Amino acid sequence: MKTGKIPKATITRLSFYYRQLELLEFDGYRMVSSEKLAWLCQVNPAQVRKDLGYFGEFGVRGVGYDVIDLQQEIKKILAVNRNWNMGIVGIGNLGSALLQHQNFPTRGFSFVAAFDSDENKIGKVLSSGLMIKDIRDLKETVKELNIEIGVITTPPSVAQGVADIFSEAQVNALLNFSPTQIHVPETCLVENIDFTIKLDILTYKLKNEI
Amino acid sequence: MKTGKIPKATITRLSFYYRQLELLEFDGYRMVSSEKLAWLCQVNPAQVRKDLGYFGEFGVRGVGYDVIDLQQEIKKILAVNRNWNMGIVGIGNLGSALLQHQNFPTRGFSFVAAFDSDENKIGKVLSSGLMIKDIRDLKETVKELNIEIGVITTPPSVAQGVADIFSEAQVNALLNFSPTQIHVPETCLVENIDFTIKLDILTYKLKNEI
DNA sequence: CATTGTGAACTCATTCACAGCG
DNA sequence: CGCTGTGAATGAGTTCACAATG
Repeated sequence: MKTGKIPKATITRLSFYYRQLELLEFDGYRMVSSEKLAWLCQVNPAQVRKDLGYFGEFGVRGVGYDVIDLQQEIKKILAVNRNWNMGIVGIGNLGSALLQHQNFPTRGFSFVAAFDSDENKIGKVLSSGLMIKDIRDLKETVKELNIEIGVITTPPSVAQGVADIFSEAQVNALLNFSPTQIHVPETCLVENIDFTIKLDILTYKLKNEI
Repeated sequence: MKTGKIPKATITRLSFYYRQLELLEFDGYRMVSSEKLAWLCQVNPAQVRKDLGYFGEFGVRGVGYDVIDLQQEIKKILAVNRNWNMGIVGIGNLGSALLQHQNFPTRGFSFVAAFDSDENKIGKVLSSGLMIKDIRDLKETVKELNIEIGVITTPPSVAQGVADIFSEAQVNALLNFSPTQIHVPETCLVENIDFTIKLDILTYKLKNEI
């Protein structure tokens, strides 16, 4: 395993590989070649081998990769071989939808706290059993429940403020759904999920590529 | 304007530039330099100029860019200087949340139809006033209402099927929220919004960069 | 002998540096 | 004079091609 710089795109692809491996296991496959895995993920076979090569030698020459073993290896690389506690701020339509999303718990991502600043929402109990807390209790709750990932589903105007609160509470990984750039200290990681940017890309391509 | 190949990332950045220009206009700015715009978007100033340079000469040397004019130019480039009709399939928590999302209509993206296959949902009227239609009526509705963008918020197991239906109905731009790779003909564009992949990236970085 | 693992070649994207111009 | 526009230089990421090997 060499520790050269690893492209960001490699991490994204590992996540794809993992999903296809789950499906392959479900379909009864024991082994898979880089060619087959690449085809399923719509990438180049050499890309698959290179991506995996950054982290170790997981294959058997002349045979391929063990479907189950490789899943475990990728889980270790992505650090998803354990549970992660998440806190979410902004319990509107989107926030509520995420709290009920089936995909997170099955992958080891658990919402353990929900926050809002709206007096009418605070104290309400969600269908998941979680009670909406006051945003002012965030710092305390983070410590108490060991929250490591913060999810922001507020209106854009308050997203930066929420990010600051998370950051101050030592939550160093944020998933930001609000359509605004948030600025955080070096030590804090942010991933943005931005619906309208994706729509802009679609309309651009519709206009130009067709 | 040269028509060389334009990086995908350039389109994403144009969308960012546009947002910052809106804010600059709101704050009363008439002109902006590539340096300032770059700083706001956290990119290199030369990047801003090169990105814009793919599409024309929008600036004034020695001065900068007109905040309002540049907005219009970018809207033209991204083809968001008009309305786009969208249809959504899968009216669960996420689908409902998107239908009520404020950000889409203000940017010219309108949901004009909502579909599901669940008998209990079909016929219900949403708070937006839209009635949930039977997925079997999709093709007809697409024609009738001129739907150009399809949004998929179904469980992964049926996402491919929905994509096929859209594709068959000549909807050639899809926004896919289900965590699965969908395969479509060459003529059809797909953008994926995948929450768990973003979480995987966060956990990877948390483990490795801290 | 089929397939991995990987240096080298290549392609694509970003940044530099400065000429061009209002 | 200051900032844009852009060719040239650099850097990053992908693909090729083949040696290594179970």
